[in-house]
Amino acid sequence: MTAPSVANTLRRPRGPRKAAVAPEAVAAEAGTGIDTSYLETLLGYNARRAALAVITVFLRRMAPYGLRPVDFSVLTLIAHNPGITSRQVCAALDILPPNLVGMIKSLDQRGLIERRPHPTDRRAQGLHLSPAGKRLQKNAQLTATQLESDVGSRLSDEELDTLKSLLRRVYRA
Amino acid sequence: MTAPSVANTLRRPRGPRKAAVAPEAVAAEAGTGIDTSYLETLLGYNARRAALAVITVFLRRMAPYGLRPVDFSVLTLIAHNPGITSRQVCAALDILPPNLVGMIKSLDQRGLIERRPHPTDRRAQGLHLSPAGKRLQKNAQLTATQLESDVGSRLSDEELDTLKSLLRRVYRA
DNA sequence: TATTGTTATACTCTATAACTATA
DNA sequence: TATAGTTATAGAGTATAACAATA
Repeated sequence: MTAPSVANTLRRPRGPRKAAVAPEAVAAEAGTGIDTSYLETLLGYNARRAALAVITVFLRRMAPYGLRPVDFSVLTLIAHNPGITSRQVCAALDILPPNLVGMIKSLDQRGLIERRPHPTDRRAQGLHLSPAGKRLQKNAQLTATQLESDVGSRLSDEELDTLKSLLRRVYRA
Repeated sequence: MTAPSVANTLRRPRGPRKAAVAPEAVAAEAGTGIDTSYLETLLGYNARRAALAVITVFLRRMAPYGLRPVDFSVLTLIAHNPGITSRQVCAALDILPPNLVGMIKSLDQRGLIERRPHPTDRRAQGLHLSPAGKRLQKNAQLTATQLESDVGSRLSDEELDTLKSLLRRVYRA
């Protein structure tokens, strides 16, 4: 009874892949003998593969902080928007409120965030980073920024900017 | 006891987003008052957003065919590699064998594919499209190809090629 | 009447172990 | 001993409904 999820249609690539081809090219795959060339002409396929490649590195690098990508996003959003409410976090990160509850609770129990009464709305809570949370988020953000140059190691800074710019033009409504 | 999944860290965007910024730019978000500018400087964030934007359109366009992205990928792989085995499909699409079983069974029950004895290995099965499967896959592939120009409507053909080329350089090992 | 945070819950996707039959 | 396909099942992620407190 539920609309098909989009999220889980993106999975981590594991197998080897073959060389780049022009969009209309039809070529046989070398390593495994399986022809995947058509899929490689699709923007969605390439964007998904690239996103998962970056996220795989992200996962590994963030493991020492005990942060999943979504945790890093929540912490970063709170860091840059002190006093933000759960509802606003949900809207910004496209998380459903029931699914954020556990994450907030976990971050709270780890002593990384504090929930304070909202100044004007007694239903809501203002989210803030604790001193420990600030330190962790700062280091994690440094790691995330550093990750940029590592992931796009074959890309120049200019190419990386071009790539991100083109990507934004794809997803911007 | 399981390595953290990567797939579900990618979710469908729902809320509005703000204007593009240079990688180091720090700007306040306009619409909701929430600053998400830092996240927008990350390649992973932009790639994820773009991938999900494309997949969202993909889902809608493929709904008439009753195909999820993974179903389309499986059908397309079989179309371009008649006689491919389940194991090879798993390797090419990064699907775990137990999770492919249900998909293959479903496509078989829908009369879209046929499982024939493998010519040299009696453990394996060769996967083939039925006539109905060929028709469906052909139409679905046309839709997928058409989707390219629609999604990248603001991008020229050259920009689209550049984008896909840069993406491949990111995820290629 | 609408919204915030929350609980409960169901569905989907992803992952591991283990079995069978063949190689 | 290893591999192809399969079953069963556990875990993570994602979704909806509904509630109390407050706007």
